[in-house]
Amino acid sequence: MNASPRRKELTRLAAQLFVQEGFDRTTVRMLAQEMGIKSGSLFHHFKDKQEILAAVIEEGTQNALHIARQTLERSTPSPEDRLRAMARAHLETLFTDRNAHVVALFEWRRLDAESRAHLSHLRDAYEALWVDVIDEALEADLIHGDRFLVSRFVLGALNWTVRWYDPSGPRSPDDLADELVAMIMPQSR
Amino acid sequence: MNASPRRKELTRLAAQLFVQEGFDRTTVRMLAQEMGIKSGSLFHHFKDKQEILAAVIEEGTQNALHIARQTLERSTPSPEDRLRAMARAHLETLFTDRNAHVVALFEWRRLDAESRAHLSHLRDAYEALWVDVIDEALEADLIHGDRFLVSRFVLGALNWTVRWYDPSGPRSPDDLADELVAMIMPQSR
DNA sequence: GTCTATAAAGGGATAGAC
DNA sequence: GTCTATCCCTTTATAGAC
Repeated sequence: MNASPRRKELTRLAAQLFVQEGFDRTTVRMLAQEMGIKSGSLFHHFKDKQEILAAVIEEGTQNALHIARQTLERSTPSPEDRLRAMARAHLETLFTDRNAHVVALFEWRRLDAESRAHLSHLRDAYEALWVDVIDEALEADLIHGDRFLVSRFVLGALNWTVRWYDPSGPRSPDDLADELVAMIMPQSR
Repeated sequence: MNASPRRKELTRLAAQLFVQEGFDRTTVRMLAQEMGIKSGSLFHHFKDKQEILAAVIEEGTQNALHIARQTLERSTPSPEDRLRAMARAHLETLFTDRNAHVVALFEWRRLDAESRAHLSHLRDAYEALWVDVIDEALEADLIHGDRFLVSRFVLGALNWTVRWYDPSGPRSPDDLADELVAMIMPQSR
């Protein structure tokens, strides 16, 4: 994909608006204003509004995937550490310059069929990393249950933080991640 | 609130469409068609589109609250049983012909400030039931951690099921609830 | 309580000049 | 690459007849 610095910057601004207003309520005029251009000029950079959403979601998922892979490379082999590191990385992509990953999670259904088909591979790759880490914890007998169910419950708990967690409050995202891991892995206390 | 049987039925139909399409993409024409009337007639029943959303969300939250209270009344005093029962009840309101609760969770931010202020008390009452049940489990030493964090993680995991769980699949909502409880309460296996 | 007709506003997108 | 101007369509909501 074309990822000129300019386009990346525009995508970043779009992500911010999509989080604030939601995709459907964000107009091309609002996007253009945020980018400091007129609405007509926007279509020089993107074919249509859908393409902006796809660009944001691709960016958000690539970023989450990249950070997760880096995290796993750098982690110790301890399944407990790896799980904690993945949870921290997930919240980091949600709350530290958060916007694109949030859009990827909460505006997924607004994608047209074509983009969804293309991007679902990326999302699957991200989820696969999680299932691997959960698997390691299962094999080490640190947790119990179905690998897919556990993965989805954990990701659900993490994703839902977007609805209630205030990152400017007293608790850090890392604290949050650690508390979640402790919840499903009580012997780690 | 005016809750004639007719209005309740229209609200139910609206909830279904809001789940399928999202509030923003559901037009008054779609709503009217689903209700078997013309779009102009819709405004005899509701002041505007916002009021339809507020009605759906009120219905959904009242329903969840009602079922949760009933569940707790009928439950044994065992903290483990009560937690499991609450999780089952939550998924029941999400997946058993009860679109309104899904709308309440996922379209909350589309409410105008006035409705949000009014309805947030209802939502708080529902969450308070959860915090109580979590508290009982904490006191019984069945789980550990911060009462609010644990409540929100559990609710997040449950709410997120809407994104991936297929109720027509082999697993029942009750199975799901039990698996989640087992995840945070391993000694219950 | 429902209809038809339509007002008023705002939406995405395009054309062509610069 | 950006502008102005504008097309064309859909949206929510209203008015008044039945």
